[in-house]
Amino acid sequence: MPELPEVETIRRSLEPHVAGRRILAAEFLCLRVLRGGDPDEMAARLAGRRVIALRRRGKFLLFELEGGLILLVHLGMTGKLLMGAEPGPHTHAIITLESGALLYDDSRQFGCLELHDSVPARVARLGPEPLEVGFEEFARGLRKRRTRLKALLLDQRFLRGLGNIYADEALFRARIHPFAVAARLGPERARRLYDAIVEVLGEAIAAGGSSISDYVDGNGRRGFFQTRHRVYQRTGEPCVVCGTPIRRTLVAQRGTHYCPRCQRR
DNA sequence: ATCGGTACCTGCACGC
DNA sequence: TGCGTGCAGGTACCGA
Repeated sequence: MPELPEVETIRRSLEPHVAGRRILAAEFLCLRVLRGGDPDEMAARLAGRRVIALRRRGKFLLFELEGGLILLVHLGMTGKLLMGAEPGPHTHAIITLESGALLYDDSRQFGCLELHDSVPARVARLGPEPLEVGFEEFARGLRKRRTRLKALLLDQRFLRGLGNIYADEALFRARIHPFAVAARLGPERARRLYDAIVEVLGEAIAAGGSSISDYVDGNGRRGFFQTRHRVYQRTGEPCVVCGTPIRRTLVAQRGTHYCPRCQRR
């Protein structure tokens, strides 16, 4: 489900409910999403602790807690954090704060909740934030990689936060074929790609993210950027620029949508 | 060291 | 109605 714009929307929607609030209790109902963490120990360490801040790094959310602890949350494909909702069959954690109950729901269980004493390696080794990186650093990163651009945009060590939707949408806006080799992009196309990424992420955040099937923010509100997708899941529909039917192919086993006319090899 | 392919899970849409 | 298939916003791990 959630890529950078969705996770940022969730962060903004939750921040007023959690920042500065104390955790009264925590309950963990699913071992899988804890990735080896001990549910009772996590609950004991969380209870009574105040949340200092809620930050985002790429697609990760970090609840920064008193005493330097970090509750790390990744939403995987179907993870949701919901304030004041009723628990359902896929509710795997209930964190009760002074301000109400925060639920973690995740039907596919690809997400995770972990408690760390410091920023874990998985987060530390992420690439730069796409809305903060400068063009020169972005272009240097491109030159080092001989892989296809679509695969590179999904690689969180290159940039953190892009996923399948925004990789396809950025490549379309930059008019670059998803199979193009990163290291062979000239400065002009590299610039177009950089600008397209910044533009599409900014518009998506402003729209509250893309609700394809079930994404909602922390207050249960849907985003509406899905109505502005130009290629993602528009296979066979006319390109908004030239009318050519949008094509679907596979890159690194991920569905990849592009206009064969606007995005030449 | 870098790549692509596979596995992990559930739910849904589709064709028969 | 029910069953099989393929697909879905994610990452980690494996072997080449």
